[in-house]
Amino acid sequence: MDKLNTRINQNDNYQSLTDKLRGVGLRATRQRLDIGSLLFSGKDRHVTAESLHDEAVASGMKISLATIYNALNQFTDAGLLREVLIDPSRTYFDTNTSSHHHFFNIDNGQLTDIPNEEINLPGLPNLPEGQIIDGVDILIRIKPED
Amino acid sequence: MDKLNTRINQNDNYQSLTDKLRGVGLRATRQRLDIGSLLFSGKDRHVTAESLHDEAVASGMKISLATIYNALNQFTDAGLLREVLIDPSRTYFDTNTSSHHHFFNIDNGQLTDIPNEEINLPGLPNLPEGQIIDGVDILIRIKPED
DNA sequence: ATATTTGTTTAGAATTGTTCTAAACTGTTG
DNA sequence: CAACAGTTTAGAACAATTCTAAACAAATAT
Repeated sequence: MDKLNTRINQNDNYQSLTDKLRGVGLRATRQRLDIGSLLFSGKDRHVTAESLHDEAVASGMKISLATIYNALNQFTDAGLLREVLIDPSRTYFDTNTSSHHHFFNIDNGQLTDIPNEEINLPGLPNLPEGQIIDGVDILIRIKPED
Repeated sequence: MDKLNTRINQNDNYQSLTDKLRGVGLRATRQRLDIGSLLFSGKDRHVTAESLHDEAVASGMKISLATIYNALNQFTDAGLLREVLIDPSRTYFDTNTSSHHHFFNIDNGQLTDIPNEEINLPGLPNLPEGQIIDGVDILIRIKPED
């Protein structure tokens, strides 16, 4: 019962988060810590600005949508998040920044990771002259059978 | 010198295009034929609504942006085009509807096809229970070396 | 051919996702 | 604890796309 820490969120060991943010040159503001507590609580997550904002508000956090956008972009620039291409009309962010790919369920919009050892491109194609790979995105669109 | 056909566009053998449109249940209107002449002139193409509209206007075609959007969506629904995921802020359409993948040059925005035999996923990952594949998108982001 | 029907085009308004602005606020540093 | 620099915010602005409903054109029936 830490009386300085009455936030709804129980994951209030914000120290490591503070370090994480400082480590990438960002101030550990309340809003970034709150967002960080939702994003970096252990399990990998896929969010949009809107979905994260809804979740934050539902958890009783006071934070504007603009701040969510700012934070998601800053976290991405800092390498704490990765942008995932799913849908041209929305930007998805993934807390798993390691090289991996996705299933996208076109029926319900669910996005899930493909365990990295379950997929690989054995022979990469010949690249255009003078070009190198920046990254590879594989999205497998799935749907319910029948 | 066909006096019924004084359009700037020289590619005026619109008969096969007419058939193509009728074949998918769309009326062969002037606008759709004009757009079609730009898209289906032989070589594979990647366009956005905006880029195609600019091109149409530059070719002297009279057509609104809304019509371009309508046509691209209808052509896609009809299987004449394919949507490609490149950039969360823009929708790209590809005239190559066969199974293939892409290089995206993050330096200049250029999108090119990867010849299909140059890439393949040997072992597809295990799908979630009860799900089947709808499609696979592979995007290899490239950039100039050094 | 002509009229009728139904699908299409269009300008402009509306919507949606995202970024910008500038004023108020808050970490951080000295 | 003052001062500075970075951050947050509401709301405006923006960009891509879709919607609306009126004018129009292709197909069909007459």
